[in-house]
Parts: sequence; C-alpha cells; structure tokens
Amino acid sequence: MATGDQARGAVDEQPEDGRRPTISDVAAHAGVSVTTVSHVLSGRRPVSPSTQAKVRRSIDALAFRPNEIARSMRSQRTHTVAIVIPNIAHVVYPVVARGVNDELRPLGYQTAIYDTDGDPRIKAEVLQAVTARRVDGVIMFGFDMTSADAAVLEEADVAFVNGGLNAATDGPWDCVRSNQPAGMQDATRHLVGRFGGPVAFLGGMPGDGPADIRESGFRSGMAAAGLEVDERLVRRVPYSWEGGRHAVAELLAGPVVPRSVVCANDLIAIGGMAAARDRGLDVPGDMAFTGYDNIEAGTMVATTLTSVESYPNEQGRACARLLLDRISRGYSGPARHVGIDTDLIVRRSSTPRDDV
Amino acid sequence: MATGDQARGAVDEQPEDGRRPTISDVAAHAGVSVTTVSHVLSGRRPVSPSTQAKVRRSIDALAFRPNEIARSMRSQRTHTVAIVIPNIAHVVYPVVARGVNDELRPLGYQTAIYDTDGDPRIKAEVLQAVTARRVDGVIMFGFDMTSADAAVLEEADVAFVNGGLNAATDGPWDCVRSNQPAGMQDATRHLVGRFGGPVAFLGGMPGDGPADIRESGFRSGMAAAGLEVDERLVRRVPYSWEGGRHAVAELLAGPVVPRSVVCANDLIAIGGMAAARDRGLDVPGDMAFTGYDNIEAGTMVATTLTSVESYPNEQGRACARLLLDRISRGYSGPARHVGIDTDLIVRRSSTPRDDV
DNA sequence: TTGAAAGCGCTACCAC
DNA sequence: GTGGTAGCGCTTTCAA
Repeated sequence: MATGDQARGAVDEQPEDGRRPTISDVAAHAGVSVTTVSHVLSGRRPVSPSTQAKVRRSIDALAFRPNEIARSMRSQRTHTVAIVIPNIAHVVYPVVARGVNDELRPLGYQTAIYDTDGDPRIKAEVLQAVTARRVDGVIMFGFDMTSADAAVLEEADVAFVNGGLNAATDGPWDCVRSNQPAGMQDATRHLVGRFGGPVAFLGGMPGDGPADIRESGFRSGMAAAGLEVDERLVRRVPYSWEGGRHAVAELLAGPVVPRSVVCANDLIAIGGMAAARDRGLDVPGDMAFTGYDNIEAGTMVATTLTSVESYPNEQGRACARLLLDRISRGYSGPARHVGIDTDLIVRRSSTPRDDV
Repeated sequence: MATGDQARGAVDEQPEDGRRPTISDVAAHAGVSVTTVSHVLSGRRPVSPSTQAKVRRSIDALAFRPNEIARSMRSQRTHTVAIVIPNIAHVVYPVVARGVNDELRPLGYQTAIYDTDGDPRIKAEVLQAVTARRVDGVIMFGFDMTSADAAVLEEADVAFVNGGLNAATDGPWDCVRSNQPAGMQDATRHLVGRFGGPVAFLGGMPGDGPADIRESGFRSGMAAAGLEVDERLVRRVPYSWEGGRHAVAELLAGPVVPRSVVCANDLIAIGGMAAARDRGLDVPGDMAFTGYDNIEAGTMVATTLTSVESYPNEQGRACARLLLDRISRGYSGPARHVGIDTDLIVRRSSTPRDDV
C-alpha cells in the first residue's frame, strides 16, 4: 500500500544525537535561511508557496518544535499566566482556576497554578519566582493583597489582577469581588422572612477567610428586615463542620434558642444542622439554616442546605478577562473593579414543609 | 534615627526607564565584569570578599533579579515541574498537587498545574506546550498514559512520571499506583465479615475513573470471603450521589435485597444510604455501606461513612520523589513502579450499634 | 582573582 | 521574496 510518503514525512530523519532540532537545523535541511523558517512559522512576512512547502517538509522531517524559552527571551512574552491561590485543596479555588483556564486557553495562554499554603512567606517566594520567570500576568486570588505585593509585580512590569476576598479597601489595581455582603444579606432576609427570629449568626474565624465581611452582610440583612441583632447569638467559630456543631450545641444550651441560623459557610451550617438533629429538633421545622458556598455536600445531607452560590468559576473568568485586557488587548487605563453577584439557592433547610 | 543606610540599600537608584536591570547593569554599577557578577550569584568560583560586597551592594541598589528565562536558555533547566491532571475541580487532584508541591518547593522547584478537562485533545496540547516551555519534568496524574504521550515527552527529553489511575498494563516508565484492588478487597471483606451477604457492588461508569479495577477488587474480596458474587447485585452507575441513590432504589425494588453494599466511591455510597433511609431502612442495621476516597462529606452525613483512604497527598509526593531522582539526582536507571497502600477508615455505616 | 567573548534558539531589523 | 546578523540576559569556557 502507498502509505510510504505521508508516513515517512513524520519520521525523524535526523541522526538522533540527543539534541532537539533547532530552527537552523530546519533551515539547513530545507536549504533556506533561518529568517525564512522563522517567517513561515510566524506568518509575519510572505513566503513563496514552494519555499513554504519545503520548509514545512523539513519541519516535519526533523520533528522540529520551536523552543518557547528562546522565543520568550526575544519577545519578552511567555504566553503564560500564573494564578496564585492560598490553598488548592480548598473547595472554591480549583473552580476559580478552571474559570481562568477556560477563558485563557482558547487564546493560547497557559495557566500555571501556584499554591502558597496561606503562608505570606511562600507568597513572597512565589511572587519572586513568577516575576523572574516572566509570566505575562498574575492573578492573585483569595488574598488580601498588599501594596508590597503590588510593588513587586509592578517593578517587574507584569500585569496583575486581584480577586476573591474582599479587602478592607481595594488598592489601585484591577479587582474582582464577589458581592458577599449582598449574598449574606439575601440569606438573612430570606430566613427572617420565612421563619422570623431569634436569628443567630455563625461566622468564621477572622484571618481564615472573609469573616468580617460576611458578618457585616448579616447585620445589614437584619437591619433591612427591621430586626435587632441579639449579640448572644453571634458567634465566631472555625469554618468547619465541628465548629458549627459545637456552636449550635452551645446555643441550644443557652438562654435564647434561635429560630433561624445564618452561617458563614456550608460546613458550619451542616455541622449546625447535625447538632440540631441530635437534640431532636426538626430542620427547618424548629430551626432553619442557610449556608454559604453551595458545596456539593449541602445537596447530600438529609436536609438539603439552602446556600449562597458565589460563582467562583465566573469570578475566575472575570479575572482572566481583566488581565487579558492588559496583556493582549493593550488596555492600560485606570484600575477597574468588577463585582460578581451571588444567588441564593433555596433547599429544604429553609423551606417550610407546606411549601415542598 | 540611623535607619538611613540599610533602608537606602534597598532603594532603586537606577533611573526608572521601565527596563529591569540586567546582570550587565549590575556589573557596570559595581565596576566589575558580568562574569564576576555571575559568579557571586552562583558561587561557582571564588570571588574576593571585597568584590563580593561591592557586587551585592549593586544588586541591592538596583533591585536586580536574575532573569530565569535567560538562565534557562543557557542551562536548559527551568526548575519547574508540570503536573498534568484531568480535572482540578475533582476531589483528589488538588490534594495530589499539594503533595507534589510539598515535596518540590523545598528544593527550589516550582510546580505548575495543568488541567486537561479530561479531553485527550487538550491533553495533547498541554503536552506540547509543556515540552515546548521546557519544564524539567512532568507528572501525568490520573491518566491512562499512552505510548504516544510517552513518546512526546521522551522526544522532548523531559523526564516524567505517571501516577493515579491503574492502567491495564503499566508502560515502561515510572509509575505510582494506589493499591486500589487491595483497598476494595479490604472494604469488601470488612463488610462481609461484619454483616454477611447478600453483597451488592455499585461501581462507577467505565471511562470515568478506575471502574474496572475497583470491581475486580470487589470480586477478589468476595472470593477471599468465600462468597459467590450475585451478578444481579453488581451495577455500574455514574460516580455521583444521584447514581447511588437510584441504584439502591432499584435494588430495593428487586428480587434480592443486599445486606452489604460496597461502593466504588463515596458519592455513590452517600446517595445509596439516602435511598435506604428514604425507604425506612436503618444503616447499618438493615443495610451496611462502604465508600471509597474518604471525602469530607462522608463525615458530615447522618450516618458517617466507612471509606477507603488512598492518601492522594502521599501519591503526589511519591510522584515528585521519583521525578526528582531523575531530574536532580541523576537517576537514569530502569522504570520503577511504586504502590501506595490504602487504609479502611471505619465509621458508623459499617459499625453495628453494639460496637459503638 | 578576574575578564572577554562565545554562544543558548529565536525574532526582527536591515539589506538586497 | 529572501538572507545576514545583532541582539534578548545569562553561563561558561578560555585566557590572563
């Protein structure tokens, strides 16, 4: 059969000397200049069809792949974007990273994920590493970004976007923020509207996520509903199942038992529901709950959990778009701040039986 | 106060022309040759203390950071390792990535995570990209790696390790495998030993994870326990809560109701338990379950789930170590295959009440 | 103990 | 339509 020609085209004709073929190997093989090879590769200059064909044949024959490092060295572009996050094992960050990747890959950019383990020292190292490696842009997600961080990036002349956690005050750089106060407020009003008070708030520990911002959302939700906050029902606990379980157990032993419990994340809520159930309470009949993050586990528990969805994928995409504006669309205007709205996903933990 | 000197040392004295300082800027500033600067940086050649001091002062003054791209261009090493995974949003992969990172970072390597979205076309692209960017090594995790993949890597002369899914037959390259058959077998024997038959197996869909390998583990567990497999109780369902719920609902409507249910992952098990509970069954009183993966949700459900822990972090670390042997410790011997054992984490779903 | 200079593989400016 | 060649910023001979 006549399989010979095409098949042979892809075969490495070069003596295998361990060295990858370079552009000048191709030029020599095709009998043209490196300039010409470069131009058939880039298409930045017309090359006659016959020469093109020759060159392409040589490229195939030698299995030539341009060395991106050398390319970057000249062009000062790496077509790589770094996303720096505190902890890849945390629920939301992988989804954010996917969003970034989804937006970037079609445009020929690679996304490299860097994990700092929530350690500022490692963050600094990573920042040095990515700037030294000359990535085209950096997405800092889930950090309260400091001016020092920004200075490192600016000095290295690499574009960046900050996303994720709401900072006390956003710096003069591009930001993507989930509208968490509104999310908490929605949850609070929803719960109060359906079940009334007393209302408890189980917040996360400060420094381990957006603790304060969610509490303030709760408070404004209460204000909007015209209710006073009972400070005895406001607790800061670890962002964990155990934290929620413990807190609800304590509330149940306390002077005021809440009718509604607004939780700063789903783990707290799920733990809280478990504690309520352990004491023989019905959820939501005796005590209603909302969570935050809309994790999968919330759909798998006996009483499915009403939760705030913050669309981390979309947050990632938004970061990527802001960054692309700067690194490939030439935007160099003032910093932009984009907000991503949340949605309340209502499930059984806040749905009176009659409504089912 | 005498803060002047140190503070000023870190200040950029160079007129800000937008260009980052290079090694020759430092040389000029210090009044030495670039060679000397290079050697104080690398320590590969003795430099007189006074010269060293001069150079270091200039480095600080100019805030010089060596350009890693240029460095890589000469040295052909990037000190970057890529880990390629099918889906960063899947439970286990982030943990694997952390394991890799934990092992690599102390040695000065960066870990860049690449997500293929489970798409072989994207996998090929990523492989091309990663080799063109000349990473020092690649960890392919969670793929049934093909010889074609291996060929790409080998031709590019980049070291690699395959980890995660058990392939039908491992290729002639370094592999890290979780000992899944033994894990399933343990779970099966555990369940049978405590509750006996009939025993059901709810496996995942082929092509969407290690479906066959887990089923074969189940079968050998049954054989070890001296029980026949009732084929009516062996089902392949999606690796999801809904898949498990549906399957158990069907089993309950069928001719044989299982006493024990071995599930190929935790989602299936949790969904299955929900279905059992919906029909008024007690878990484990009427029907006992085991899962696989030991996800967090398994500790948050009403009846906590017995599950197989496969130590993905350790799998990642093992991959990293094998890779390091090749890229920095000069190992070039034959392919090595390392297995990571699993443990059965016993919880309430398989613990008779008396035992609690 | 120090320097000059030749590249690493590529792009782009100039020339023809 | 095509080619020569000067760098990108660094490391590493070779020479002093």
